[in-house]
Amino acid sequence: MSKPTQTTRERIVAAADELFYQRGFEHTSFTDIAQAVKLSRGNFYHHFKTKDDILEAVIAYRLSNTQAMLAAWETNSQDPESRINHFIHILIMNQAKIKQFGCPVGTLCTELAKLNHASHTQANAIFTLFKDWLQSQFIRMGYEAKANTLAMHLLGRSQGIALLANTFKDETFIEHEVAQLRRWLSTLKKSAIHTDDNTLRGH
Amino acid sequence: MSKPTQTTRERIVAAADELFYQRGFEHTSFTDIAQAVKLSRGNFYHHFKTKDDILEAVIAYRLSNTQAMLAAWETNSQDPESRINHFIHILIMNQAKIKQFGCPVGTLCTELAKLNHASHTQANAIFTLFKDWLQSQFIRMGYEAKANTLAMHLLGRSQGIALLANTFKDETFIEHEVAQLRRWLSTLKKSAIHTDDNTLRGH
DNA sequence: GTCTATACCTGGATAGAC
DNA sequence: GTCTATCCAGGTATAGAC
Repeated sequence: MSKPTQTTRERIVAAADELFYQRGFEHTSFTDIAQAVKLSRGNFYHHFKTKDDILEAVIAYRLSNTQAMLAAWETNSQDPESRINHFIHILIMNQAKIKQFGCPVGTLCTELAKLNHASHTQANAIFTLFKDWLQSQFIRMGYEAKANTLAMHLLGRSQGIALLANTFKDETFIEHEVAQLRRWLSTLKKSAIHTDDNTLRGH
Repeated sequence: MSKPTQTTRERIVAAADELFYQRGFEHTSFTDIAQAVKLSRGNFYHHFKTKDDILEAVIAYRLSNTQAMLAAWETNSQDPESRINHFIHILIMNQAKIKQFGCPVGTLCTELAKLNHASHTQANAIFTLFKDWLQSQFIRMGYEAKANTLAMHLLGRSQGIALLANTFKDETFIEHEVAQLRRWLSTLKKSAIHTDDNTLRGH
């Protein structure tokens, strides 16, 4: 039960995670991953039977990572508005990487969608994790009825920002848009009680 | 100089255009295109020396297509607001395709960015075509100073919408967001004179 | 211009020695 | 658990007949 510093399997997953992000899933070969972990290609199959198995492991890895991140935001911030601001702040924190490689979730999902890959559904689950979390924050802000719509809207906005920042290699665009998102959020906060129908009628 | 109904080369480009959209560039093989056009693989190289050549031709094809589309919107509509609404309406018109394959421009640019492909710059030009056109419409609406920012914003919004609609296979999301974009645009129209700094000071 | 045949390489995957 | 050697499929690209 005790976890060693890092098993070979974990090192493989971490390396594949990075490479899939930087080069895309299909464009990353066994050789690439093997070199990154300094293993022979043959040895590889001792840990993962197929390339799809690696993909699944990487997705599971990302799922648990984001779950941990969301949980941390939940405990470290008190009000829902500042929690949502944590989400928005990823765009700033990862500015340089987003400019270079886009959003890890968005780019993986679009690639798997094109490939018609079986793991597409699992990859979507990462998005859903964010969506559900955002939704619960909007509910706590008083937007019972609109929470889902608002969460999807915010998710879409951030995806659009990441995509354009990546293709145009433009970091200042991110900053402009993030400032706008923050304003949008604070406006929401002020008018929370007036906007949502169900919260007014329901209770 | 006279153009026959459709040359073999044109048929290849049109088929590649579709396949690159549906399956992605890298995931589309010569065999795939050859089958679509009902040609032997060998014959192919008489028309295009490398796969990258086909990509260039496809991008050029898309560039001229969107140029024609933008020109048509320009002549068919009088006021800039309804022209911009034409742009927004693509999301509705291509709803089904976007749900299945995403935005053809956005998905190609993200793929080429990951591949670090030389044609990435050319693919971006399609985006720039839209951006410049939108920008000129916003200028005519009275937003001299903000026109570029507004154009990028709208472009980003529509990309985010297309991306989420694609991964979540959700068409109603498109409708909700498009309605919201229309409201955003009409608000812009009303407050045009009050919002932009330069237009007030400059003239 | 179109075909068949074929060369060449890369990538995923297996077998078996250590 | 790690290695080397090897197989096989599919992909790009070429040569040359028709």
